[in-house]
Amino acid sequence: MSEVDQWLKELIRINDEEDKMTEKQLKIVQAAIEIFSEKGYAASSTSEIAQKAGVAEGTIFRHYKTKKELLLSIVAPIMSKLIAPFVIKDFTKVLEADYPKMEDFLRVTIRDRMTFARNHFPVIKILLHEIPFQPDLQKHFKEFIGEQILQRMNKVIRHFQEQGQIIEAPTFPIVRFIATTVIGLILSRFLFLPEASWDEEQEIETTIDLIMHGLIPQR
Amino acid sequence: MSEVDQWLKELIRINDEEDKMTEKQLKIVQAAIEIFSEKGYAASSTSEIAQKAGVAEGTIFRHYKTKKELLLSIVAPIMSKLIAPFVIKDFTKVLEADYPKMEDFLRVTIRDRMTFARNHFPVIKILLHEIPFQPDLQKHFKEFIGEQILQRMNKVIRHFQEQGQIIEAPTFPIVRFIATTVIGLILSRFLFLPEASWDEEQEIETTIDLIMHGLIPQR
Amino acid sequence: MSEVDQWLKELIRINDEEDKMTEKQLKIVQAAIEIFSEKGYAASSTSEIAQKAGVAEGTIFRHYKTKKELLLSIVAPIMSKLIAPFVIKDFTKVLEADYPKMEDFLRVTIRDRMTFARNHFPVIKILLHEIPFQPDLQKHFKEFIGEQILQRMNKVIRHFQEQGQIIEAPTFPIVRFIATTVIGLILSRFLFLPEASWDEEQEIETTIDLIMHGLIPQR
Amino acid sequence: MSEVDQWLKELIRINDEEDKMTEKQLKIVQAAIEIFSEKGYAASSTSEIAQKAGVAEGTIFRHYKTKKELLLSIVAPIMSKLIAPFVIKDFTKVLEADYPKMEDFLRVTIRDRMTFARNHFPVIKILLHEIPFQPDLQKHFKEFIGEQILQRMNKVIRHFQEQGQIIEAPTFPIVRFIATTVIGLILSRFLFLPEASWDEEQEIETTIDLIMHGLIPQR
DNA sequence: TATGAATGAGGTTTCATTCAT
DNA sequence: CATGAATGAAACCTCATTCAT
Repeated sequence: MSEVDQWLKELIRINDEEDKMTEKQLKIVQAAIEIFSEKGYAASSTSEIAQKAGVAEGTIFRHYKTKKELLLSIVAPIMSKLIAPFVIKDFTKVLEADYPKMEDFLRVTIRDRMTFARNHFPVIKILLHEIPFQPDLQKHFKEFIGEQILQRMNKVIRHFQEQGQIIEAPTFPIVRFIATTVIGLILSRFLFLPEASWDEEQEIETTIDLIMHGLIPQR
Repeated sequence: MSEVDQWLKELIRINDEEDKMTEKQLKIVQAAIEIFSEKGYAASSTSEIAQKAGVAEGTIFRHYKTKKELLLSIVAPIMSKLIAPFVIKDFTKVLEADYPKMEDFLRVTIRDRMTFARNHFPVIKILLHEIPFQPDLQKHFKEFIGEQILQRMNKVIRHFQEQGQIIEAPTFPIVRFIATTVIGLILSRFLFLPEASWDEEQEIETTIDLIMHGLIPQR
Repeated sequence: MSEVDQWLKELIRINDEEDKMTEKQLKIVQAAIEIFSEKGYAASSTSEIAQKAGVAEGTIFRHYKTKKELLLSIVAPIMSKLIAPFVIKDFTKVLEADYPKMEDFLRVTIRDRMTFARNHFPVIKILLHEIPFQPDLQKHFKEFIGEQILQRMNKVIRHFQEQGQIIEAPTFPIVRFIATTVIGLILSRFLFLPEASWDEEQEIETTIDLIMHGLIPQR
Repeated sequence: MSEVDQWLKELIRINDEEDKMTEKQLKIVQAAIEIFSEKGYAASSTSEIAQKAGVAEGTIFRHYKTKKELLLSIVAPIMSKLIAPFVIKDFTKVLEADYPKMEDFLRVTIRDRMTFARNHFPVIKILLHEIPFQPDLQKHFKEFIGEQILQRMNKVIRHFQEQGQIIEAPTFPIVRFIATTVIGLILSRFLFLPEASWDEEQEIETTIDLIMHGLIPQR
């Protein structure tokens, strides 16, 4: 069991049961999220975190053996939540029951993930930045996302292909196409242009339209 | 003139005329690119760069006053090259003459930027990672890319809209849609799944198809 | 409030309540005084100070943010003490009561400042050497000494002039004459010829005589 | 023969025959004087000197083996000039012929040394600051000044004592008294209060008066 | 003679981590 | 649990000096 696996288990627990944290520990985590997401993990110092958390320097190391452990405690739990909506047992049934049309599935998924991003953006930003440099995290992310999400998305695509709702083409480029468009929308909203005035509903509908019909006008 | 503006001017010159670099300076830049892209700027040490470059540590600081200046000397010039193909004088004429159909424009652009990415990927990776943390770079990037690319792309979109080739919709979401799809393709190719076996031409065609027609099957 | 002003306040406090220093901090200050006064501030290295203090180099920077702050913490408090004897509320009354004759005033002052110099010579030496190079210190010194000492000395001179004890002449050259003679005596004693055998009492009396009667024999 | 002795010989020659210096060497010396006197020897960098002199970094070391040699080349020659007026063969005869009264001797000496100080103040400032930290310089200064000046001054004092012009007292305190008063005047003029408006002639006369008659009014 | 790239030792400062209280 | 003084390795950077050109 890899380092991260352990952490994921332990730390998801810790994080989900945030009540079990002492007040100081919570302050530390909050301060760390803020500082990591502002300056990047490597450029953040534990002493600055301690200061912002209103805690002695040593206190951080009471709760987290190393600075990296603190990072993982913040970043690892978000990974499971990131894919949560796809990890439900009988996905196909849900599809049939709840999303008769591909558009419906897209609409619900985009809204849901956008809300998630809104609530957790700093942590997501940290995750995005640290994945390339933390091999543990990287490996885990690939297995986790790659296995879980891709499989589910493949199922979704094939489901709607079988229904004749969408084109018959290899699933991988289709998944990539949908994923990058949706992720592009979310990052534009919260990372690139957070200050712009957004009509989110409108943007979501337009994006769904483009995914479904492309640029060429329908006769 | 901001810090980065100066840098852009000076360093593009330096970089374009790489002959004016001493041999050691070139080694330093190469080593820095490699290490920065592997570990991130903040986690890279000048001593490691010196070692990999086969140079004394002091030599780095003879050529670059600070570590950050070294970073900028690497990253700033790439920005102008990134948008180079869009910065040609009479863009509309080029469009009319060379790209009768939107697909043609997309095909050429994607191929060109993919070649560019292949040649400069480590530096692009560094740029992507450091933009959020270097306000100078950030501001410059926004002005540079925002002004230049968005304007040109707006023109392109309106050009093909006027011709009736593509749908009448606000340009911003259309640009975003195209951009994220194309960038998504490129990052998938070189960042996320560089090890996979890619039939690039095929992927490009599929992506263009998806952009143009979306997921819904044509009658 | 200038840098030094802050320092003066804070550091006098710290220095006066030396008990609030940790043992190691005291060692650092002692080592720094010794080394600064032997080699000069700029030529002293923090690593040498740490070594002599028997402390890790990092420890110095836990207590003093910079090397210069360490210098100021040593040198600033001495300035207020340097002028302490002149800064008493009702100076004229003291003069009338305690020093009926100018000679008495000189004798007491010289003895007192000589004792002070004996106790603090290394720090005074550091101060003398760094004033020309630390503008903060310089400015402060001028205001402090210039305002305080010159004013008081002017009062003293005028007091004895009114009593007819000393000549009617502009006070500034008189103050300068007395000051340089006294300072010359003290520096000769502790800086230029510390190794010579001194009959201090005798030298003080001779100096007072010269100040009062000059070189020309009294009829 | 000590390091400094060699230097004194060689460098006085070089310095006196400044024509034998190349233009660049002269620029170096001028720049060094300026920078050393502003920031102190230890805090000045050879590269800054080279820059201000408009010379390549290496050029300094063509002319001076080390930075310290550059310092000595500047500072050593001033020492012989400092005492020049006292080093004439038949001093007593000069006294008898030219200075019938002690006041005359003082007046001429003060004026002469003041002119000298005006012309060479930066170098004198460097000398003052470096003497305590350059044992070579220190030793030399002591022998030089101590032997030469003290001897001559003793002669002077005894000469005027024999004539009954000044009091019978040990010569050492008298010399000290005169020296510190004169040096005090000169340093006040050029070091402590260079910006004040000075009536030099007036100040000189007052100072001579004070040296001769002290503070007590003459009946 | 003059240059300036290169060096490497050493400078100040930061930082994650430990540990006695 | 919490503290914060202490650590020492390592970070970035400076500098006097050398040497090929």
